[in-house]
Amino acid sequence: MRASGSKAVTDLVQRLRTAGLRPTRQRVALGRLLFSSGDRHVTAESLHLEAAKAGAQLSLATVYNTLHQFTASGLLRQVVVDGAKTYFDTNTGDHHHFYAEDCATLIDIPGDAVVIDGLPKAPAGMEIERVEVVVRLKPRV
Amino acid sequence: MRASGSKAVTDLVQRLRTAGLRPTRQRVALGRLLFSSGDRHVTAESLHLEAAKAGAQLSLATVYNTLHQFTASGLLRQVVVDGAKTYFDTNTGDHHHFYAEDCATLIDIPGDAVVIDGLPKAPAGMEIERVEVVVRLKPRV
DNA sequence: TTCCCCGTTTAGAATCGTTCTAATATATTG
DNA sequence: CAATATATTAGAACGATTCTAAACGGGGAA
Repeated sequence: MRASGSKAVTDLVQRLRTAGLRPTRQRVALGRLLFSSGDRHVTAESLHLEAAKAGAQLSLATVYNTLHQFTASGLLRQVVVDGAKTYFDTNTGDHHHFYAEDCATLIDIPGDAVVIDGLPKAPAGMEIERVEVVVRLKPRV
Repeated sequence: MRASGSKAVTDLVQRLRTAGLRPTRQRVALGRLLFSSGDRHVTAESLHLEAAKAGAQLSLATVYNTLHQFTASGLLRQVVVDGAKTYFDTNTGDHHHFYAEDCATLIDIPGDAVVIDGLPKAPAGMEIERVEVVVRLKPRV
């Protein structure tokens, strides 16, 4: 096993290529952080910090670029729960979120668990792109 | 009927007093714009512009202050659908939203129409504050 | 009415997350 | 290896929002 080329990495490189993205050092580093453990929620800032701690040195601009490119390629999804920061979710499947404002934490809710009934149909000329449920949490008193 | 004191205005002044807010010229002006027609969705910017057009001159900082005070007093609710701007909704009851990203428009969905089933219970130590559904719309092709 | 106190407003500066710019570096192709 | 297109970068720019400190004004007391 070569030090620089585990199966996970070659898979990731393949995913990037398939998405039309050159597997640069920076994109591979971020991809490893994002995709090698289970589902994750990150912000540009948090990922940048994490990358720095892991020894990768890349600019914050690159983190932003990469997160957007990954999102455009369907590798990530953007989650809007807070006006101040943008979250990115490695789980791109159908699901929803708990959001604990007081600790700025997102928790996935599997999509197949939740049934939503009685939604009106979209206004004329529009169609539904996605239905997002955010369950806001507060500390129990 | 006095020129400066319709019933709507005295009601508004009363609402502000009850909320512990002095009925200043600026708060009354914004309150009239917000509460005299039906349910509304505004941003600080849009309300500031509207106030200016209506002849009230107040600073953008005051609009921000007032929106936050009204929200803290339960006269308004904040709606998070877009990372860039914060929306405020005069409908503080239980309801949800359509959001048309391409024209930055919010449309209310009555709360009693929608039934959500199968939500997991809140994580330990947390409780559910509110369940928000956002239905994202795109123009039909 | 007049005075005073304290909450409110204000202009402008500051802050924060994010995006842009234009110069440099790097991946890929031939 | 050279050529070319794409990616990265530091730092400036940006837009929404918040902060600051000084001026203002509501409303109770005298």
